Amino acid sequence: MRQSKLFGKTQKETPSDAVAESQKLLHRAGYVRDSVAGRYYFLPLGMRVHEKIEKIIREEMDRTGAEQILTPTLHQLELWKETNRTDTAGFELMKVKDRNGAEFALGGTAEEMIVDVVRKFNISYKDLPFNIYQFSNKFRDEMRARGGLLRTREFIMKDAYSFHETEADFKKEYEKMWKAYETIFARMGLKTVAIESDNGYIGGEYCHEFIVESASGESKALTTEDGTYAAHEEVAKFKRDNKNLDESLGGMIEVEAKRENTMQAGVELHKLPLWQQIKNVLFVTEKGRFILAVIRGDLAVNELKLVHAVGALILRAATDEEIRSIGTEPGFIGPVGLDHKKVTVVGDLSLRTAVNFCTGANKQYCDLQNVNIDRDFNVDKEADIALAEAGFLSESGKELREIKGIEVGNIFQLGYHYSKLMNATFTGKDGKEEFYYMGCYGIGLGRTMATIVEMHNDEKGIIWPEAVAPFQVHLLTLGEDEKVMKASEQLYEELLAAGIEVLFDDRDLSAGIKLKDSDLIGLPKRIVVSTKTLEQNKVELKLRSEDEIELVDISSIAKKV
RNA sequence: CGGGGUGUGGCUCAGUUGGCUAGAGUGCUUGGUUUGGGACCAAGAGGCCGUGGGUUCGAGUCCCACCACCCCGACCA
Repeated sequence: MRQSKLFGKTQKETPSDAVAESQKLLHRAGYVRDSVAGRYYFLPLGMRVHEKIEKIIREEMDRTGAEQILTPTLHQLELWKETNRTDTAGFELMKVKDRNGAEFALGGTAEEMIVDVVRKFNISYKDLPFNIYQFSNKFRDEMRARGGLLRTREFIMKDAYSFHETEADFKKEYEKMWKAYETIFARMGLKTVAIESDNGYIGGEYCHEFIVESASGESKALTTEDGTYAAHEEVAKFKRDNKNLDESLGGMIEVEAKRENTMQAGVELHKLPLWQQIKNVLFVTEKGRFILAVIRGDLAVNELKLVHAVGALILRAATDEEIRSIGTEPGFIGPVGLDHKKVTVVGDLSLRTAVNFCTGANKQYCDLQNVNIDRDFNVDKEADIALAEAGFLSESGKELREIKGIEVGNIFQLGYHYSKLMNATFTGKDGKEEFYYMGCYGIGLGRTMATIVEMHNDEKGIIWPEAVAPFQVHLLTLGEDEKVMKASEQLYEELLAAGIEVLFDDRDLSAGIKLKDSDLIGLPKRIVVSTKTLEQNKVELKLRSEDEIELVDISSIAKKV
């Protein structure tokens, strides 16, 4: 490709509203341009990278035996009604109507479409398992797009869906996809960590996000130093340390407590450590049910774990009036003597790691001391509802550290969720109809591209790994000397003939501009043709990732790169 | 959706208490001088100042409404 004809230009100035490094560089170097919030144009350079990424994913997916298909962009809304996802999809569905008034959703994910096409066939257990995937535009009306390509409202995603006879068979596919993902990202120069994550309302044990550790990421995870445990903050488990279990139980007493409504006020007033207080937080479910989370004072409630523990869709904090309506007082809530008909009490496992707790007495300026579970109060459910934090110990006793990362892909267990809701069955060995056990596996291409740039750049520009670079070689000609021009043209043809992807900077511009642009665009190899070296029949070869320049005989350069 | 901010040639920005023909740099075009890390000189093209309304003799500037974009938060199968 001749750079003089390349559509899209580099730009010296950094766009003022760009935040992420990838956003600044991809814009300045002429890979993408923004349209409206969260929607991007991919220019020729950007498109070439996008295609390289797609090719790697396709190769590795095909290697696992998965097969590529394509579903329509518009999904008939009836399908989404079958799975009750018209309102609860988690992202706002965008809807359109055709000339007959038929309603469609712009696809944000394709479980319904895939199950629908599968159930059009008369499938037997002999046909199972299979995994079908596509690359297609996904529309997600995110509340807020951010970070350039890192979070957009419209993007191309590889989404794969596998169909199985049994859970055991699904597990094999899950492992296979896990390995394929590791290969895919490694080939692109990305080091990923697979973290356990939340499966939303579908539930199930198998669900992992593949994240690339980066400060600009939105996923927070906790992991052990050796990487044997890694989980999203939302689901991370940890070992609660025992405190004073050897102490004998004291008799429960009620004490006056003129204090503020905070945990810290309790610590100061009673001269007892934070962990010996009980924290009580009242929530309300979407159905108006009251849920009291009861937890050791030094821990925080993990709302998502609580949501799962009580089987709710969402929770919100209760108002002061609501707190009083269950017979207690803001700042002085306690688990002792509550009416369990009015409120469901959920206790964290940490309540068994200490004795003689101090907590509110459900009336103003009054606390209880020497409170103990089972003896003084009961909970309706005991569960892990605590938020894991850096410094805590993993269940295997290793210290947890917090990392931030960009989620580039995920693998999910869907189980029978969709096949049951959509009545999708196959014929089993005994001739009876059975539901499919399913999994799904996604990778966002634009986000992956941005992540590669986040990880591979310097102050001068992008440094593409070879596998995803738009071109392998950047050929620059310096000066207008006729001999140099001629030699460059010849070399360009020679490189093309050798099957090398080359971007030829044939523009009539100063050396400084060409060299700066070359660094910014970030192709792996740079060849410079100039009068300086041409006299000796040599050209310069430099790797973008290195500082050294090598002089190479012009006759052997095509073989060398 | 709550809070904050910004809209002026392609880009980055200036524009005074309201005042005359709206500026700079960069980029673009043309001519010339240059040619190893964003060169220099000269000439030129390019703007309903986000949109609509209002106040005023006069609005980029003041007022109202709306829209768009950005940041923080909420949200994110």
